Amino acid sequence: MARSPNDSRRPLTLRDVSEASGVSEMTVSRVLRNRGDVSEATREKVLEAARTLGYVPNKIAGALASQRVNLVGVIIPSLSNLVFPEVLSGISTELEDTGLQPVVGVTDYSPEKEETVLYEMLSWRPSGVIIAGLEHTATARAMLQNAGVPVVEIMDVDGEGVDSVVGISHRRAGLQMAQAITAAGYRKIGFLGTKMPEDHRARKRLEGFSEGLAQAGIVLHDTEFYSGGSALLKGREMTGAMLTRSPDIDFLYYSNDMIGAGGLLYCLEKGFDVPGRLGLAGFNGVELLEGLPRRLATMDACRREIGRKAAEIVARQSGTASAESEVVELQPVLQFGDTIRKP
Amino acid sequence: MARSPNDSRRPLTLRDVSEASGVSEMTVSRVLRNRGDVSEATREKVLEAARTLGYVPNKIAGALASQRVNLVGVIIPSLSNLVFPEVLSGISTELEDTGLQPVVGVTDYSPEKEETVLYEMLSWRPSGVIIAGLEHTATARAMLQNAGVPVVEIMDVDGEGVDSVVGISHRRAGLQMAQAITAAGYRKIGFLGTKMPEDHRARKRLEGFSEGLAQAGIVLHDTEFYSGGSALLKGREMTGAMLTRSPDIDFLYYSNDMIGAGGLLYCLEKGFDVPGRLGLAGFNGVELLEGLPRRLATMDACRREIGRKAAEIVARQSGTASAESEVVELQPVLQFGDTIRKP
DNA sequence: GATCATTCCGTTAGCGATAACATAGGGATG
DNA sequence: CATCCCTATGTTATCGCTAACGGAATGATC
Repeated sequence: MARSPNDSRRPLTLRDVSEASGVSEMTVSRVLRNRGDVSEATREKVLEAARTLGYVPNKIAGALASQRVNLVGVIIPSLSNLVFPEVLSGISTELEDTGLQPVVGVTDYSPEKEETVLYEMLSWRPSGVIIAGLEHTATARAMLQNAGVPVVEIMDVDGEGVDSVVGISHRRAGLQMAQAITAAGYRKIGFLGTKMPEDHRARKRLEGFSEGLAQAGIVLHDTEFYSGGSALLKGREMTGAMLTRSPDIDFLYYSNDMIGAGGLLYCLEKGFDVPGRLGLAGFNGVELLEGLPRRLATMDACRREIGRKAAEIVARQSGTASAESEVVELQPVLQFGDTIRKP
Repeated sequence: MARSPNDSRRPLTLRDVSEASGVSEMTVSRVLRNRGDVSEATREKVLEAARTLGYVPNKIAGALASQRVNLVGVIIPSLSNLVFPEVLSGISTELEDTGLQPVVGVTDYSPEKEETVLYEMLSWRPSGVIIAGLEHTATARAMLQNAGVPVVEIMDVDGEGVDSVVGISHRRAGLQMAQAITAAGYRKIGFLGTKMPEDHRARKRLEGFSEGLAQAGIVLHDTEFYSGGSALLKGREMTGAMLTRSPDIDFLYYSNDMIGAGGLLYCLEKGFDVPGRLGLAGFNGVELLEGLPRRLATMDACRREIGRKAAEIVARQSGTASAESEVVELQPVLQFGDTIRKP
């Protein structure tokens, strides 16, 4: 059976409903949008007609006529990172009853693709844009600036935003972790993370981390980087590699929880004394960690909260002609778990 | 600094570019869409003008005029399930150079929300719809039927589709797993999974599984269901609960890999003999499993492939007035891993 | 019963782009 | 040099809907 646009071949329009119910198109439009005064009797008649015809309004035409689009563009690097779906979930929740709807674009961590995706989004004239990170191509920045709608850059506050910004300081997060680690007496410290030509937040964490170590007169002992593949497996492999290369290391700082979890599993299997002989910490505070044999030390990145707050700003500002930019810095909380020894 | 739509307050239109470059709007439109003959000289002039103005075309107007929208609606139950981002990734890849773009809607496993999301999507008149599952409300089915565009229902082939269908048979998957398990000599078998008022695919797997057991004269020994929370943790907890309640059980079949992984970690910690005394299996074949201490038996759900194929069908059929419905059944492969003993 | 406010619904004019057709210039052709 | 034919551009008429205004009933008010 082939598709049939309601028997005839022509898609339904307001006019069809109007004719079927014996009132003007305008009145139908009013009924369907719940706007303006319409008598209960005609309202019923129109709804009835729309329902039996199976009419679905054409938002394209509606948006063009009203100069209003109930969409919010959300641009993120990836969907498989676990972190971003959570941010999205925060956004959706907050937008739920504002009449706004998120539309997602994925950049795969590529600045060029980000530019393309942004262009594509803006061409639909959304009511606002939420975009991950503060680093964009010059063109992308210009587009954001000229978009004429609220823009919220999320995840990161270490840098200059175009309009509003909601996130945490990754530098400070790294620094804080370094302080906790050195306070706990660890001295030979290794870092494991993604190759970071484009992962600016991981880079900033590492910078902050190094700075924190420096405060205690310590220099990073060893580093290991990966890209692609199963993060859990990579964590395992990298940990093995690093401990083989530098057996005297006493702490491993992972740039995300997934590879941290892999490392933890590896260490437990090998029977290392965690956290006595070897401490471990990750980053993000993902739910996954709760099921591990031991709770990995980590830092909550406030993902849902970032989503909520960003969405709230967009919802509040959209509609207003122009509004003040806001900068919201959230405070991630260090969770010691069971993989950092108590000082 | 507040947002400024390119200095003035009025958003740019084709007319602005037209005036800036001294040609008609039509010619500008032609240049920007690479359509029709335009001399190299004017093409340059127009592009230059568009670039310096920072013009972004208005797709709303374009879509209305051309009756064409380069969007494909993709409706899935969740983004945090790991499975769906992978399907999406398959879709994106396949759509990459067709000029089509996926737009995602999430239903949270609620049929009502599915209906709403679908309505919303259709009101943008997409070129096609890809939707997870075969079970929809009557209204939703009607909308799909009348949409007048290609519809592909994905993930599942056990049932009647509206138009095209791409997926695997979950009944058969369950059945096949049951056969493998009984062939390996396991007899007292437990099932652990989500509460499934709405998870039809998990339900079908369980049905097929029970049927497979019945073929060997076996009845499911015990079951345990959960909802919400960290799947890894739940897997752990449910496994503990079941083994306490039914200590003589010798196989645990999990409805997804994540809870399976939790169960596996639990069993290893407790020092159970896996797969000798106790066998384990999950479902999906997620990448995560590669990093576990032992490879969990599972069945690949062909997620990327489903996405690709569905997108391919939509891409091929969109534009055509009406086309034949296709049904594609993919074959999941049983991966024994290290948690089923060799027969 | 004239005036006026309400309530309800219709009319008109776009929104910003594109499809389809029209047309102005050259060459080429005989 | 008249005709035809391209190529490169402009004109006109929508696309389906909504904003803004208009106006006919109805009832209230003095």
